[in-house]
Formats: sequence, structure tokens, C-alpha cells
Amino acid sequence: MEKQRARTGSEKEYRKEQLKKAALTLFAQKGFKNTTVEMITKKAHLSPAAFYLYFNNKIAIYRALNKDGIDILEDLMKQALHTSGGSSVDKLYALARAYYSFYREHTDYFYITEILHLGNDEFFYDSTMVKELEKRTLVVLQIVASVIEEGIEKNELRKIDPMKTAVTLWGMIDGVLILEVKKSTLFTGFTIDALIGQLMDMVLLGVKKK
Amino acid sequence: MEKQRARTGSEKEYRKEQLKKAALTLFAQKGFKNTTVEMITKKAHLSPAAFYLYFNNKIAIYRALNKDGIDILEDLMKQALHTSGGSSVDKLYALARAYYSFYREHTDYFYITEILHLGNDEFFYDSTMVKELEKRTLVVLQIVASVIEEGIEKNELRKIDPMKTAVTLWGMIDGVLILEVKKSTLFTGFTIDALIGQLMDMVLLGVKKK
Amino acid sequence: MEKQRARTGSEKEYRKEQLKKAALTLFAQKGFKNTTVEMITKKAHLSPAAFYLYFNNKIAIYRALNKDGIDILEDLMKQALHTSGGSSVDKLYALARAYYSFYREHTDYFYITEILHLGNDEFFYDSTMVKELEKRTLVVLQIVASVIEEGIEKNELRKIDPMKTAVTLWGMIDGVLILEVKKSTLFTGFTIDALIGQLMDMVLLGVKKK
Amino acid sequence: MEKQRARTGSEKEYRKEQLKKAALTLFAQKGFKNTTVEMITKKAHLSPAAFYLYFNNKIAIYRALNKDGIDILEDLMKQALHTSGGSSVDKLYALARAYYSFYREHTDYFYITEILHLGNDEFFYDSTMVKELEKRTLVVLQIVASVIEEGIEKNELRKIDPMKTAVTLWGMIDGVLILEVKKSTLFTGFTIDALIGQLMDMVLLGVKKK
DNA sequence: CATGAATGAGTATTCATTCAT
DNA sequence: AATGAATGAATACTCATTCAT
Repeated sequence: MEKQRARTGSEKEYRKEQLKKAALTLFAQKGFKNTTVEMITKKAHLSPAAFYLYFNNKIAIYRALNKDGIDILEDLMKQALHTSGGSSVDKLYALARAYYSFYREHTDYFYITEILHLGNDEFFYDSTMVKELEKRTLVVLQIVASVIEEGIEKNELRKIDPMKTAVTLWGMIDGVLILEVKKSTLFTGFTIDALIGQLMDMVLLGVKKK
Repeated sequence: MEKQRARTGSEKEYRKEQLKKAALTLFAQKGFKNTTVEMITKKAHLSPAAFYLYFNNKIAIYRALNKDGIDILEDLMKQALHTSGGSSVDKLYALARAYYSFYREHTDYFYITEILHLGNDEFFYDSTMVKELEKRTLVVLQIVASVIEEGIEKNELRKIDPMKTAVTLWGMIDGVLILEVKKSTLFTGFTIDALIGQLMDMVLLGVKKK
Repeated sequence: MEKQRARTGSEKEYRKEQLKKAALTLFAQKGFKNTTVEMITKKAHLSPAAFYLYFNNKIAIYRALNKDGIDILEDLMKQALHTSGGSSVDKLYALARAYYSFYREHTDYFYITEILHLGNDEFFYDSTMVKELEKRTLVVLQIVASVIEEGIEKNELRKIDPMKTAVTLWGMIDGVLILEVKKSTLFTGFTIDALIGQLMDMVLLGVKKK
Repeated sequence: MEKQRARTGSEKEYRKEQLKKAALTLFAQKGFKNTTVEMITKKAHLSPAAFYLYFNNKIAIYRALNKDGIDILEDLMKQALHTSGGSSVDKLYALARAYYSFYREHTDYFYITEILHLGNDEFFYDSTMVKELEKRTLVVLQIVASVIEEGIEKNELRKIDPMKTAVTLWGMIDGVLILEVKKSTLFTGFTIDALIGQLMDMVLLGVKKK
């Protein structure tokens, strides 16, 4: 193998990105434990040893990806808010669509931020990292909550606890998306689109007849 | 260490249960890959070699637990249906509560049946097992769907696709429960009870003002 | 499994025979290391633990079989001598045929006495056993040697060292038979019969033209 | 223990040789199953894990040694042919001596190529390897057969099937050599030299008086 | 006598991580 | 900075053998 050398700072940054890109795909495909450092470096055309020039250990790259994922999500949510129509319901739709497109267009990141740590125990032992992620998540949730709050004020929405609703919505949507990740959409015969549509319909109108 | 011996058939069954109990806890705590056969047997006061008297391999015990989990869930759901009030909404509540108590009282089973396979590869390579689990899941979903169908007929619920709604509900509730598993309920400051309550409220009445 | 009980002495002997029979087949089929005690006992419809009522350990059964093999061979050789025609060449033929039929009719014993210990190191550490086997082998070789001696006296054979010739013959025939065991007869396209025929022809007449 | 590092390519090749050398001795001494990867690496002053930098698995090193063995044999046979006297009998002698010196000077290789797979299962599961070895063996046999053919044409040898004779000879000599491997030469009181001499005498002249 | 149950000691193989160059 | 080489610590699984009943 040719010796690769990252002379300039940006070249170094580039290598780091390559490694993250490789790890992102592999983690999403095979899980954390089933992805070896060697696999990651091979995909990034580097030697296994080089990995440790860029990351302290295997968990570090996972953490970095996790952060990136939340960055992307936050961006998407903020953008959605700016470009959406005026009514609160419109805005809620826009935010839901943003989250959904986080799932669709950045599936690997969705996988890593929302799913990968489930069924593992070693990821969140670094409490500063946890704190950091929680703060970031709250920012995103706050965006949703404020839309709900606004909707209530404008009398478009029922009187509900905005943050509680935001959190619940988050969980609900995640759950439905995870159905597809678990391949449960396949055997039930519904597309993820149909299920998300159904979710929005239910959430907005309820199932009960008035 | 004293040598333990399971003399009677029922004692043998007991040991098997001990192993499953140990594995259940460990899998839920640390994940599949992070749980070693040694850990399981140590917890069950047996030698690693003894494990293989009771299960063919590590994955076999996981499969057994998975099946047990679904058994429990199915029971709970059927019971809920029989003991609930007459209206469809009551029945839906009862089913939701049943699922919720599956989560509460059998958290480790919930963990294993709903979460553990996420972020891993190896579980679903046995396609007969997958088929079996899918069938079992459909049975549970069908219970929910039929209640919805009945509700529509009785004019208690809006005209919605019963199975699609059931699947969506499943995902939604799972998602909210997973929030707690991910410890996300903690930092948002809501109890899981509150979130599930919020979910039921939203699902029944919708958020939109009429 | 039903509990088997060997009450009478002969029943005990029967069980021992069953075990040897099972081991014989398995050793010949799979080799010593690849045959487990469990396989042997399963084939003999006994529990693994019962094995140790009849043999001290796994090697012991191999040793017993080895002895049995030589018994059979010795018998065959002695019989051959008694039933053969009068000339020394006839007798030599008869003895060769006897050895050959040891291979054909008792292939598993041939395998065990002549081949199995090759490529292993643990069999002959019991020096009394080795001595015993050597003595038995010498008896067989002596049978051949005395026929050769007689042939020389009767002027039917060239003047050759009888015992040296007997030993050489033994090795030569073994070697050709082993060719078939190694499946080398297959790819060369010759049957073992043809090769043994060729061997006898060469040995009697030589290849050199006179 | 000092950490050993193979820096240059040739040093790496050297380490591989060390491993093969260690494995060669051990396989010949103890057999395949009784030789552990740890034994091999210890003898080569490496860690067990390092083994897998050089060979994919335990069987791979056996296969490599097998190939090496046939290389050596083929070389010896070809050389013998080139340096021997003109008569076919001389050539046959030279070839026999070559095979004999393969046994004497490369006993461990002889052991591995001719004996080790006897009494085992697992070696021949790789059919491409088997085919390859058979082809190589046929090449060697063809060398012998062509000398015999020439001898018949030159009227130095009786009319015999050249290839059949070659195969038979191969088996015969192997058999006698194996006698020594089995230590059977010791108790019979003959040296392997004497037996091989006897074999050649018998094969050339026959035992029958004319 | 027979066995079900149990295990200690192995055994090939993997992998995150280190380090001399 | 980059890497080839090396390894310690795991880890699932096997098997001859033991022993209480």
C-alpha cells in the first residue's frame, strides 16, 4: 500500500472526514461491535494504526458522528421553520417533514443518533458527552415546543403542554421510523410514508369521533 | 465452588430458567455482544461448559427469550381485552395499558423483543425464526386492529384503516417507551407515565382545535 | 434414554464388545482425535460415563482394538499356511492373499493396526503395550520367514535373507494397500487388485530381463 | 519477552519461514491435531495472534508445507534423472535413491506429504488443493514410468505396464520407509538401508529361482 | 451397574490498540 | 505523519473425564 501523508492541516481534516464517512456507513450497516477499526481504515485507504492519529479510540469516532448527526438535524429543523407557511399546523408539518427527511436523506446518521446505542452499554459512559448531547437535543425539542406554544396562543391548537407534546411527538415519530429500520413495515405491508401519514393524521385530528 | 447438580427433570428445567433469567438481565443491561457466555453462567452459578448442556449456542438463548417475551405480551394483550370495559375507546386504552405494563413489568423482555436486535446483524439470519416472530407479532397487531374496526362500526372512531392504525400505534408507543430506555425522559423532565398519557390524549383527540 | 444394565458377566462382555465395535468403525472413519467418547457410547447405546466402566480412558479402547486386530491377522496367516498348496511360492501367495484379505475383509482393523497411529504421538507411550505388539508382529513375520526359508532349502527361491525378505514384503504390501487408503489408487486409475497383482509379479520374477 | 519486529520484506519472509519450520517439526512429531497454533508460534518466538499475520488459519500452514514437500521431491527426482548413468536400471536405482534421500534428508516433509493425512479427515476437504497435489504426484510418477518405458524399449526390462509399475513401486518403497517411521525396523533388527536394498534386489531380480 | 449432570483445561481465532521505524 | 508488525486479552465452543445418585 502507498504511504499516505497528510501534510497540510486541511489534508489532515480530509483524512478525518474520510474516516468518519467510512465509519458512518459501516456502523449503520453492521453495528458498532461488528465494525472493526480495520474495516474503517481500509475503507478510508489508511492503515489501522493511522486511525489513532485521528481518534483516541473506536468510541471516539462514534461520538464524533453522533455530534455531526445532531448538527445536521438541528440545521434541518431550523431551516424547516424558516421556509414553512404561517400557520402552526403548517409549521408542525414542516418540522415533522424535516425530521422525516433527516431519516430519509441521512439515514445513517439517524441510525447512529437514534438507534445504535440501543442494545449496547458502553457509549454513554462519558458523562460530559451525554450532557452535551442532551443540551443539543433540548434545543431541537424547544423549536418544536415553541411552534406548539404559538399554535395554542393563536388558538389553532388545543391547550396542551408544549414541551411534553414535543417530546411525545419526537418519540412517536422515532418509533414509527424505527419500525422500518426493524423491517417491521415489510411484513405488515405498509410503506413508511403511509405510516407517517397516518401518524400525522391521528396526531392532528385524533381517532375519536366528535 | 460447590458442584451443583440438577438431579430431577424439574431441577434441570429450573437451571434452564436460571440461565434464561441471567441472560435476560445481562442482554438487557449490556447488549448481546457485550454479554459473554461466561457472564451468563457465572450469574447462574454454573460453569461456561454447562451452558451448552442447556442451549446449543449463545444465540439460542436469545431466541428462547425472544419467544418467551412474545408469549408474555400476547397473554397480556388478550387478558386486557377480556377484562376491559365495553367501548372501543376503553378497549384501546386497555390494550395500550397492557403494552405499557409489558414494558413496565417485563422491561427486560421489552428490551429484548423490541430493541436488542437494533444495531446488530446476526439475529435475523435464521429466517424460520423471523417468520415465526412476524406471525406472532401480526397476531398481536390483529387484536388491536379488530378493536379499532369494531370502534368504527360502532361509530365511536373515525373512519381509519384499522391495521394501518394499529401498526402506527405500535410504533408510536414503542417510540415513546424507547425514549425512557434511552434515558431521554430524564433530561426532558417528564415521566414516562406523563408521556404515554400525552400520547393517548393526542391520539384520541388530536392536537388540532375544531 | 432407557437405563441399560449388564447384570451377568457375559452381558458385561457384550457391552464391551459393542463399545469396541463402535470405536472400531469410528476410528477408521474419522481418526482418533476426531472420534469423541460420546460418539462411541452413542453408537453403543450407552452413556458417555458408562464408557469408563469398561475402559480406563480413550486410548485404552484403541489399544484393545489394536490387539484384536493382530489376533485376527495372526489367525488368517496361520490358516492360510495350513490350507495352501505345497510349493513355497504357493505358500507365499497364500500368505500374501491372507494379508490382503485382512485388508479387504477387516479394513477397519487394518486401518487401526497399520495406519491410525501414524500422524499421532500419544499411542505408544505405554511401552509394555509396544513390546507386546512387537512380539505379536514378530510371530507373524516369522511365519512368512519360515516359508521363505523352506523355499530356499527346496531350491524354489533364490538365496535371500528370509526374515529380511519377510519384513520387506510386509512393508511393500502395506505400502501398496495404503495407496488405496490414501485414495491414490483413484487418480492413478489402477485398482488395488491390479497393483497387488503387479507387486506379486515383480517380487516373484523381478523386473529385469534375464 | 522482547517484542520482535520484522521490518523489511525479507524479514517478513524469514518469519514466515520460521513458522513453517516450527510447524514442520511439530506436525511431524505430534501430528496435526496435537500441534497447537500456540506451540508453533512459541517455537517461532511469536505470539499466537501473529500467526494469523502470516497464515489464514492452521490448515493453511499445513497446505503450504505440503506444497513445499512436493517441490523438494520433484526437484530431487529430476536431478537424479539428469545425473544418473545411462542404463534404465541405473536410472531406476537413481530414482529410488532420490526418493530415499527425500525420506532421509527431509524426513519431516516425507512425513507430512506421505503420512500425516492418514488417520485424519479434514485435510482433503479443499478439493482444489487435492487436485493440485494429485497433478504434482502424477508428474513425479510419470518420471519413473518413462524410465521404465525406456528400459522396456531398450530391452533391459521385462514387458510390464510402466505406469502401473511406477505406482506399485511408489507404494512399495513408501511402505518400507513407513516401517521405519513406525519404528518397526528397530525390533526386527534391520536398518532401513538394508530393507531398501532388499527391496531393490527383489524388485529387479525377483525372488523366484529361474 | 448406569447415567445425567457438570466442569477444567483447552483451542482456534479475533481485534483494539501500541510502537519502532 | 504513516504504517507494518506485533500482541494481550478475549471469547465461543469442545471434550475427556468425574461423580453423586
